[in-house]
Amino acid sequence: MARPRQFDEQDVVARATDLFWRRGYHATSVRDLGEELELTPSSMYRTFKDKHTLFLRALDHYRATESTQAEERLGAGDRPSRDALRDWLLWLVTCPTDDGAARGCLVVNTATELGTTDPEVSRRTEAAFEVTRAALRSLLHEGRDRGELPATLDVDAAVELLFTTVLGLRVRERAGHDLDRLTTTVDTALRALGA
Amino acid sequence: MARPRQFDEQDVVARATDLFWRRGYHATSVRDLGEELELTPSSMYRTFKDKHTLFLRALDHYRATESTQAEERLGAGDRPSRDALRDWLLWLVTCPTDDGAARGCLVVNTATELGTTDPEVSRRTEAAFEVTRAALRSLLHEGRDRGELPATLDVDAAVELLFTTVLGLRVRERAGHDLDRLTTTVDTALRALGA
DNA sequence: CTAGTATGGGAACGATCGCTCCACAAGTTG
DNA sequence: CAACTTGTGGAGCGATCGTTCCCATACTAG
Repeated sequence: MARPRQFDEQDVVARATDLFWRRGYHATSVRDLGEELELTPSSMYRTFKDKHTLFLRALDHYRATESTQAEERLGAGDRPSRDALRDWLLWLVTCPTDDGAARGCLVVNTATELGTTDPEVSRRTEAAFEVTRAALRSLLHEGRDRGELPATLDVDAAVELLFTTVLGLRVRERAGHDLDRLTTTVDTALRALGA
Repeated sequence: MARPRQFDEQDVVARATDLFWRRGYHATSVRDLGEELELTPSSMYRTFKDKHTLFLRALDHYRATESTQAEERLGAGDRPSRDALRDWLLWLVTCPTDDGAARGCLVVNTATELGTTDPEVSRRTEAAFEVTRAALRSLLHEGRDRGELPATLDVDAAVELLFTTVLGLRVRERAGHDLDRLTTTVDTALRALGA
């Protein structure tokens, strides 16, 4: 209808996500965002309303990319479920360190930074958490049904422990803990699953 | 030598700790601190140099009180080590919710908010983490030596898993997850310890 | 009581915060 | 081409940021 945009909205959201991921919500200013996204304030505010809304978009983008990718990696497989789980856990702890900076998981960082103070944020972090748990649950069920995991395994309980371990791993990765110890943790968690 | 202070430094640090704990570093302004601590800027800056240094004091205070209390609770006991561990884990997840607000653990919140960007902060969070691990390690050794835990238990590996689980529990508590599920997690973690 | 010294109160500094506004640019529509 | 619509650039809004400075205050030492 009129003048076309000079930027790709998805790309801009992706870069905003990256910045929020590395620095957190409060430590990221709109000017930082403007520079990183090569966007003037007017374009940014016209497109995204305000910083808070852009942050929600970033959370949604993260869920749609990183989280979804994680779920796919976990689900994909005719491999033994234990191997799939191990690869997935190690990937969680290894992958995000592509630029050398330890940034953990945006959802975990956000949940701890903002706590329960922001309902719109909380809804999104909880939704992301629930997706992870569901993926773990289905993998464990599958593994148990295929006889790769003990028939006596209490899946729901195991999911809680695994999920909690994942959060802990994310924190440790953000804190820069070395990979060897995180790998030990992963293997110990897996051993705890089997009899 | 001169005019005496109208405030107790320890008390002020304690209240600053509380505020940083609830809101995080970046979201807590000097003016917020001034109100909460009933301290004018001049007194605050004269006493603590600047916001960052006050925050380091808060971290140290947290380690000297909350963390130390936690370590004592874990160590204290002629009770079976498994019971001691269970009580401790549940206390970690229950206690901090005294004013209704879920605030998690200051060390975990700080580690995820600031990552590895601030060396002075990182040193303190890592030290706090290491104290927790050491306490867990000695408890597990004791339990194994007393025959309450399997003689085959790989203590170091178990410490990694338990420690990671603790971090995950702290995140979940901050995120407002309900106590029942956290309790399930604790019990599952303990079951994973024994054979 | 006087001199000396550290503190408390609070105005205000420059910088930055999130955000708005408006003139101009760049397209579409007739 | 003119009329219209939407996007861009950037100055700049009021508020707040972390911090400093000055002065009256309240204490100790002699």
